[in-house]
Amino acid sequence: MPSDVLAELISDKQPPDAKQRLVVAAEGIFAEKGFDGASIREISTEAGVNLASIKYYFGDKEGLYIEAVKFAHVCSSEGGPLPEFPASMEPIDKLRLFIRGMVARMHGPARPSAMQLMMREMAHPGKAAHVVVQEFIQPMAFRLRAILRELLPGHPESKLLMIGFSIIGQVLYYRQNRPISELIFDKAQVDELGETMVADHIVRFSLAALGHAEPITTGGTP
Amino acid sequence: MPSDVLAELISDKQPPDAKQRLVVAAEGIFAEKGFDGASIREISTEAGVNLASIKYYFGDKEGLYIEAVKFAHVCSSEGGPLPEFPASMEPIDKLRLFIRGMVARMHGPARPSAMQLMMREMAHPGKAAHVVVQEFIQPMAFRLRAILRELLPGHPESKLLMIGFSIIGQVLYYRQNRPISELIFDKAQVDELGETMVADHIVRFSLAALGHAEPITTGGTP
DNA sequence: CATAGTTAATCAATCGATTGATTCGCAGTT
DNA sequence: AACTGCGAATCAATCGATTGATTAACTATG
Repeated sequence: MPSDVLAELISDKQPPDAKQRLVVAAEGIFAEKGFDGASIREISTEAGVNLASIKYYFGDKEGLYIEAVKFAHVCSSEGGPLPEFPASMEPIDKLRLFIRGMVARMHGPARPSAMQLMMREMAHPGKAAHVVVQEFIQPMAFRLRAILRELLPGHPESKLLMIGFSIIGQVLYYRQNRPISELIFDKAQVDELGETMVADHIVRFSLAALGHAEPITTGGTP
Repeated sequence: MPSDVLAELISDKQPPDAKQRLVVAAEGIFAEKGFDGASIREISTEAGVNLASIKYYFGDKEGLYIEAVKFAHVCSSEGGPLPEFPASMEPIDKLRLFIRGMVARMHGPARPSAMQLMMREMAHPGKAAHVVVQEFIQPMAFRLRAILRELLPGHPESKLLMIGFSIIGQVLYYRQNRPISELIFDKAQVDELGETMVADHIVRFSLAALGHAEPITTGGTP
């Protein structure tokens, strides 16, 4: 028996087990077409497994979807956990690093479809929304609020909330609305806004709004 | 004369012809479930017309969808066209009015599903995206850019672009991500942020960032 | 009559879900 | 070694339901 040759033939097929291949394929197709737009047949075909495997491993389509969202979350968190700031650091520097880190995390992940799927779930929260919120968004939001509380003592909670929304809103815009922006303006003009340029701008804009940096107005042609 | 026809369309009566009833029903159901999630059977049932009427009037499902998006655009523009500012007005006041107007337009329309459908099309641009962009988003964006150009002469276009995105990003956040925010924090805490409070905050935050208002830092408990 | 509009009925295709049979690897028994 | 039993995993095949699309017959108006 040419078991060695056979093993090689099999090995050049996808090595991971069928369950994992299903999750990977599902994450990509769900991200591209949404829950309703994707079919479990297309997913199982792309994964190279039988259709019935979806029921076997995940129960039904929704179970597979939830696992795909969870997988997208771990993929997007691959760049390491949120950095811990030393308590001695100035809150203004914490905020600066926080914004930079969030922008990097939004634009950085090796697997773009992962972030795309999470954004989809955020735009139209379904039965997997709590996973995204609890494990991805909520930690960021609470950390930002803590920084703002430290930076702006004595301010009411509602004001801190809105300031946080203003910062997150800026960061999310470039992830959620870039295709639309390219329709409005020149695609080249929008595409030349690199990740670092966007991050620097959001930091400057937000810090200036909070009175911890010079306003944007300065810096034009003298 | 949109206002009369519109009022009649939105009313729960059924006097208008089948074509308009179909558009109204489609706008609501497409906004709620998306293009793939909605079925033309459900739409025709809610409209109280026969299924075949969709083919008769719109050709196919996609034709009906495009008309529904156009209708949503008309509905959301119901509050009148963008106000024209006198050329003598200070650009800083133009910007203030612009932000207020945009927030009001986002949260104001009598028919929430109209804005919801347009947001859906913006999040995942399809074959009706150009309609939303061309007739709804683009005019706003160009007007904002003109104001910023006037307010910040000599600044490079890329910087004006990012400043505009920072402002629009804040405005859009409350429309796109409110349900998620309610999952992160207390629902009551988020809901108490009224339209005027949000508008005032965005104006203050943005003007402060541009150096035309006192930074947010001031105004805490003394 | 002719045209516009409406209707019920049905088309082929695809959907998610499910079945029963089959293969495979591995422990336990003889 | 040979056989056996068992559970995990995979397979082709098909289920009923629903999808978008279409037809032909019908009604009403001018």
